[in-house]
Amino acid sequence: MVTEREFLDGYDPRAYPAVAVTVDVVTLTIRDGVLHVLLVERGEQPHAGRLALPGGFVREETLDEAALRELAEETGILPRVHLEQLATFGDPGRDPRMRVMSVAYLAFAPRLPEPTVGGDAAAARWVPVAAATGLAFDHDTILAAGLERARAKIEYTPLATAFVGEEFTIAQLRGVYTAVWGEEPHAGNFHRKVLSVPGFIEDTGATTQRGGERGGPRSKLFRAGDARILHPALLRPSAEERR
Amino acid sequence: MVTEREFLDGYDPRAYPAVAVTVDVVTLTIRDGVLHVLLVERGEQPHAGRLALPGGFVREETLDEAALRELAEETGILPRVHLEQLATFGDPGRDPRMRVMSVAYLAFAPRLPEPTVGGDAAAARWVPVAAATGLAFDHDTILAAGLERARAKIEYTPLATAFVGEEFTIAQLRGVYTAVWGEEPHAGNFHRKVLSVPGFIEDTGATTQRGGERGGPRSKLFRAGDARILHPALLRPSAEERR
DNA sequence: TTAATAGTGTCTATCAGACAGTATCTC
DNA sequence: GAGATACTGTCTGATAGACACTATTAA
Repeated sequence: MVTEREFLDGYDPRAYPAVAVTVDVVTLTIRDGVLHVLLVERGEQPHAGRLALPGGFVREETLDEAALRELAEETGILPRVHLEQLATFGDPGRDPRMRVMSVAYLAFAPRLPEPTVGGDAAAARWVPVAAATGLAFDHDTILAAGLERARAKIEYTPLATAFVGEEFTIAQLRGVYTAVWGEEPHAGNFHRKVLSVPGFIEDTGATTQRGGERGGPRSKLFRAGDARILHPALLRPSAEERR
Repeated sequence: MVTEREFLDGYDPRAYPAVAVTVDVVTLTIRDGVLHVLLVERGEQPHAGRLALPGGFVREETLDEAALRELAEETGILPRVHLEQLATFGDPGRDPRMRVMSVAYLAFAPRLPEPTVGGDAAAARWVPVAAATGLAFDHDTILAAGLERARAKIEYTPLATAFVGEEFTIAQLRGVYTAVWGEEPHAGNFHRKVLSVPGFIEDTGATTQRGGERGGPRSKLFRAGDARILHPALLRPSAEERR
């Protein structure tokens, strides 16, 4: 019987076929009521010049750390960002260089300034998700998975609050659902509903300085509550179409 | 400007640090009303002799194919198995040999015969999930993720039918929910509910040959319907505790 | 004044959960 | 017959969605 120590001493990592592991991040934000994704223009081969999700090779760090690092390199400062693993894509041939496994991450960000250029990205910018097609590698597939995850996740978690600032109005929160789902929840029912879900939002006691651009009363300001799941959930209006 | 062709010709895969990618499969089934997971006793270092999730290195195949292959090697034939990607675990140090990324999969299987011994597994067997602790590597964490996914997934998908045979009674289906959730749904309400969800189950017109072991009428036999999500969902009784 | 918006009241259909009741079967 | 189980009926409280209404504000 070989002991674990003897086994490790005689172990040759090079005996296995080379596989590279990257993280690619689907970063979503809402700008002017429209859902946007952060994309970079690839500065290097392969697919130089095409748009792609920001990402890079994993270093001596955890996968979560790698995703956070890539995101920080592209966007600079990172206030209140939610980051979660999405899925791993590793079909042979998805990268022409070699076998590359991409661990995809999903990030929800409040409105950020224009991204800084960094890493091997020729340029990074926010692109409306409707216009984000024809991406490099299999990033169209990864983006689609991220969008579906986002749409489902704001139903039963309070993560919609990750898209707005520290303090927000219920109308702003409704705007998040409208942008992510692509359909607007009923304003009155939405209002009553989010207030009734325990721990979703908390009243700050303050109101906005002025009403809406085109009239209306000042609205109360809220902050995110401490709930981690929403019960009962806010279901998408199109739920019955999913049969 | 380097063309893609020139770039690829000069590319050296060995320039990157060696990373290995494995798939590990959380295979769940129900035996005598108790949720079991398929485990192997490791025949090789590291962690020789300890229980672990079945898995192995990814070959020249997709990740889904690798998971299916590993599962087939451990269990033999695979009727009606549901298989989905769970998450990827890649912390440095999770494997003492080298950097190993494990792409974890989750499988739901109907009751299967005792697994065949194959691959590098000294022995493969079904273990009640309550007894499946102290696993090799970070497999305790992977198993916990798989269990939580399974508990959530049978709420809003018809995947509970993947645990039973082609034809089943409503009581058998209720047994799946009882085993996975750890608490029994109300029999009468469950009955009415599963029949009311469109596309969940279809009446075959047949009944069981005899009633229950300790009496009761014969029950109707059903088969899985064509719904891919359940609407409305069957929520766990403990939903309000999740706040 | 007009139009827009925040927030509330109310009605209806649906659903979850509790409970009871009947029919059918095994032992 | 006793006990267990399949399946159904019914009631109650909660909820989603539709609609209407009031109050407040910008232009």
